[in-house]
Amino acid sequence: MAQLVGLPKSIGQIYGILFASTSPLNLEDVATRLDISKGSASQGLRFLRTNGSVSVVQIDGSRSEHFVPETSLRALVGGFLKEQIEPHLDHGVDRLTRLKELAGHPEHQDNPVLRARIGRLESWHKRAISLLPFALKFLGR
Amino acid sequence: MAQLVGLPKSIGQIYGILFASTSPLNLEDVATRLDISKGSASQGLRFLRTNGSVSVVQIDGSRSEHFVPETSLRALVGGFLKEQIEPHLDHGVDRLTRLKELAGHPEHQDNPVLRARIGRLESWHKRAISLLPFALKFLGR
DNA sequence: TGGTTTGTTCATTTTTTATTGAACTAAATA
DNA sequence: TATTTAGTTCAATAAAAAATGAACAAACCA
Repeated sequence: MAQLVGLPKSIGQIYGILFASTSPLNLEDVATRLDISKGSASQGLRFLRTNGSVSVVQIDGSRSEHFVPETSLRALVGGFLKEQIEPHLDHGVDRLTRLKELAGHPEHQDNPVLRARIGRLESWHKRAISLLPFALKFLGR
Repeated sequence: MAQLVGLPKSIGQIYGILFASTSPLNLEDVATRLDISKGSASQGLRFLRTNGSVSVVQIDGSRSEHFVPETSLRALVGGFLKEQIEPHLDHGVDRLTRLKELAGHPEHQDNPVLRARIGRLESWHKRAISLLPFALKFLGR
């Protein structure tokens, strides 16, 4: 699943080892079991934490942070949508505006193909914007 | 958009140059305008062609193949879903079956966490399977 | 037939990306 | 306060991925 959306393999492995573990693991557990460096584990876990794919839990009597995987689609896919898709959509508003200005200039002669293509971009953009909240809703609470 | 789903930059560039062109381009046009090798253009165009993101058109009086971008979401997203997602979902059936067998073996002691996690996998899988045709439908004809 | 155009293939090279590990900070413990 | 433990950072390195370009094939043409 991770590689599908262009994430490094180690990210998928870290999530996987947490998912397959019956108890929360700390950074060192993860590094040891996957045979990767602490640095790599630290970076990977931070990524997973900051997009809500794993959470930190407190284990009594232990000083280290322990991690558990989020298993709701909402947390997993929602985080991805919010972080990776939403910014693009927001930015897209300005870019479309600018594009329409450019296409309106005389040297482009109101070319019908360009006009249609920009219309396409707008249609994609609108659909994505309107679909996002619906998708989040569908993913459940 | 390409990089979002883990595709190489050049794939996005090729689609982009076709999208921004008012007339169909051939392989050499693409290579020249993007300043990439013919080999790279050939590979990129093949990829885009085989997943239905660009089509070939005949230009009268020219021997070379000319390309135009597909601009329907159906062609673009649908191709991605069919090629990248569907095979995973199909394969998932067998993997889930095998996983359940393994978890049932005595040495795993019917561990409730493992049981719940596998249940999660099944739930994701079912949702994805049932969502796919709906998504394709939504994308329009 | 031989030459030209168009496009492909794939071993090599280049570029990009991810991983490592040593140096570091901060907090807890003794 | 000194020492251990936990975790981070980031420059250097290793690994993976993509691009190149020369050699090739196939179709067309003269």
